[in-house]
Amino acid sequence: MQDFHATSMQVKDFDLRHTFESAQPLTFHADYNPALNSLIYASGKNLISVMHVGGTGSGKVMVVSEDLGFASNEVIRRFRLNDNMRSIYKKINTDQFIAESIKRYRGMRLTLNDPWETTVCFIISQFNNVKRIRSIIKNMVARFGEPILDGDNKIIGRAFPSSEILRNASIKELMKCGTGFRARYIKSAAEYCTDNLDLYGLNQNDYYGLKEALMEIDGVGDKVADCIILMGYGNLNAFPVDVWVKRTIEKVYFKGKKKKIKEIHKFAEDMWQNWRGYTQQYLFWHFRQMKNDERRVYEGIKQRY
DNA sequence: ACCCAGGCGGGCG
DNA sequence: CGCCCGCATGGG
Repeated sequence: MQDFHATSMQVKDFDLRHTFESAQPLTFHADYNPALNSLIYASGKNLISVMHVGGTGSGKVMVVSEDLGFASNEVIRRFRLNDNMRSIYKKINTDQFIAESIKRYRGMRLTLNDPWETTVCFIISQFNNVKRIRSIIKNMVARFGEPILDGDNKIIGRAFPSSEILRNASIKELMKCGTGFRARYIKSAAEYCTDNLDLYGLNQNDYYGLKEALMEIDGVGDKVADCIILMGYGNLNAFPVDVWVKRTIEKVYFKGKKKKIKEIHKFAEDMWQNWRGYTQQYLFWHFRQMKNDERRVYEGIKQRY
């Protein structure tokens, strides 16, 4: 056994379940226990357990880890617990559709993840589905991740594999994880991010700078770059436009009329300014969770502004 | 069996 | 540029 410690903190407007289920990088390989509403994940070489008790509006987050000083800061950072959701909801709640999403998924947070990990996760996400993304990422962690040991040298978890590790993996080994045609992107990105680009040296506040730099990575285009900027750097100016967000915007705000990606970016910027990253998460998840007949109700909704 | 999944790069007009 | 196509793989 390792020497674990526990602490707890009061949190407002937080819901671990919605956050976990809403398909973000952290949640692709963490172990979530719905009965306990708790999550175990690796942050570098540290294993952290988070449990959410009490309600969404006002509850408690319990943290268990070997290094509590590190872990409690990590949890606050990772789940963006310092975000004032009351104020963010006020900014992004421009209409009935978003109001409904906030009502259903109140407490769902954006997560802030390691930039490299986020890059790999979203390269894998392309032309793929969430279930398979989870399984591929888990396979990669199991096969390539550095083991985390307890006091008896027993493996109790694995870190997400670094770019150095993955650049030395063969395409064949990567394919065995189920990566498919994305294996060469991962390999190439691992080489590039080890030799030519320091992901940890980029300015998280410079949206356009980040986008330009990230799109130099093989396998990273407009949408994946925005995901990395949003969930790997925490820059809320990013508004990733995937097929779901595109459908949502077209259906809800343009009566189903087709719009170009550029037009959607412009629309999002005008509507939700520098909070649009949060809007994207609430639009995406609400629309994804709805059934088709329910989606029809939201065509051409009234906007407040 | 067939279809689709949080896109991207390359090739063509 | 803008548009179109193929792409590994497994679950519904």
